[in-house]
Amino acid sequence: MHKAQEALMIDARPRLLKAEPGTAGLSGAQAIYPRDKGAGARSDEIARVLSLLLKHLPVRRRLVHAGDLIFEAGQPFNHLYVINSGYVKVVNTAADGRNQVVGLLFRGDWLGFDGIATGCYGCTAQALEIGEIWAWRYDQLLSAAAAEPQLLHELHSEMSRAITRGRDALLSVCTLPVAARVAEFLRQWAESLAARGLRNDQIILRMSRAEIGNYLGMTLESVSRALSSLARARVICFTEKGRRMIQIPDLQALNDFIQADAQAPGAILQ
Amino acid sequence: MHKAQEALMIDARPRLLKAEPGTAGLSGAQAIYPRDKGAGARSDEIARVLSLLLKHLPVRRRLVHAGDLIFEAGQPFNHLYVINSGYVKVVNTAADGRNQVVGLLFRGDWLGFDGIATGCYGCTAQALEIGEIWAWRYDQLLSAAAAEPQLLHELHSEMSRAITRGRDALLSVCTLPVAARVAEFLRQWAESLAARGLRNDQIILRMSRAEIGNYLGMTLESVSRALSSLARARVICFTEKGRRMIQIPDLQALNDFIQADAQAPGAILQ
DNA sequence: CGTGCCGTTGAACTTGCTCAAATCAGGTGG
DNA sequence: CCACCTGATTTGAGCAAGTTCAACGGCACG
Repeated sequence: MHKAQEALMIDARPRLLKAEPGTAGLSGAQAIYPRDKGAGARSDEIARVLSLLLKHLPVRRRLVHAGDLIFEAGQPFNHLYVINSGYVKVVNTAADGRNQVVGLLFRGDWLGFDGIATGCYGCTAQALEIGEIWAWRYDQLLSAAAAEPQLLHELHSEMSRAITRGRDALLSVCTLPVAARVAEFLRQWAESLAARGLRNDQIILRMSRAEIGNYLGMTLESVSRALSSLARARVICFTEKGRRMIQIPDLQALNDFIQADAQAPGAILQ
Repeated sequence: MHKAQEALMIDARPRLLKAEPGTAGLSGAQAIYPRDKGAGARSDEIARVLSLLLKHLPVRRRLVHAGDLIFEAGQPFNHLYVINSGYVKVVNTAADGRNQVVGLLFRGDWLGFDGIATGCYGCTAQALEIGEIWAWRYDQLLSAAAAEPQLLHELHSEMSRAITRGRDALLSVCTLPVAARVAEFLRQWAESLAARGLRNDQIILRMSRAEIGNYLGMTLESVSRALSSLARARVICFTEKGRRMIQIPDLQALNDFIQADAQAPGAILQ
């Protein structure tokens, strides 16, 4: 099972979208959505942290296109990065060449923590969409954080979140059947969009089925079949244009699907 | 596949072993081994970090027995913990009750980072062996770290390592067949022992097959079959007493086994 | 108007799971 | 000290989920 799946390097020509520094960008959705109860809380927090950083430290901004590498495994670690717009995949590689997408990150998420302990990045970070990445020198960040407790706490919170995300990914991969895992993947993506104040009833996957499959520990065929099956169950819809835009008419239905599919085996709890 | 597997709570009566604060303890091996080239480097580093912490902050020590919980998911976060001796599993639980062992930690490893962002621990940490856990208040740690850059950097290094460990676990689960995953699990354990200056040619698993299977995303039967198959291939040996003590006569043979088993599918790289 | 890549779908196959039975280790109580 | 009970482990047989292999259609690009 779960045979190694290729995470092909992307170099698709991106549609031409201008990234607006300081705005939410276009990560997987076209427009900003009116905030519902609390959906914008995280969005506000992200904006607050970014301006806190800008207030204390010089930033290096970089515009990236789909396929651009932000850093590669093995490069010396000097900077931490924060996604201002666009989104990014993180790929982990074993000594023998097996590789695995281990993270999918959006606006406000940090990159590069894995380099702190060893002095070299342990993974490769690649943009999946046009966007803007902000970079800070780790040593400068440390100095500023030592003087500004709020900044230090934010830094730690982000590392904490990174740990939690990794653990949740492992939980999904190990305990859910393929269809539920694909559904869970869509749910998490939609949740990420909502948390950032973006519309979350549709998602533009700028990843191939192979990349999604690699991330979820299954083959591209399984991803395709799972998506077809979700569409057949009317839990998602494909738009007339292409099979990479997915509409989620009812998020609760998606949740119900996950629950139902996860129950299938006799999950003896406790 | 990879159906949810039960991580039963242990309450086995531990053998009576006195944990000696400041020594390496007995995690999975009986005696300290003469250090080979660099094997003790991490061990020295752990000792250095622990004394750095002791120098700057009041510690709360707690003796734990097999089965004791160090903290539970949902409890308010106030402390970070460091394992001084013994070892510990970390269990993540989904809203619907699926649970998953997401980490196995040894002397010098930290616990509780996942609570920083949310203010509550996200996982449950349970001792698997008698040992001693040291605790520091997070707020005190922050204050001390702000004044002592070395301490701050060590804290960040440990969080960084936690992130890397999680990613490596995901890589294993997603890209290796069951037998290789069990072998990789043993290899990592042996490596952890060696890094701490302990003998690493034998391992005492104080986890049931079910717990190991849960950690590795497979059933207990698969763990048992994989271990039998490793023993048949003479890559490991069971000692006359019980099937929880495993000897690894040749670590390289274990590595070769993993490589060979991982190659089985046509792993198209790049 | 090819060529190449991506996605979908079907059919055969394989791995690992489920279910079941037998063995073994350890602890308990007589 | 021994019989017994309980839970862990092993092993086998059958099955099912998901993979592999293969064919086909669509779309973008040159």
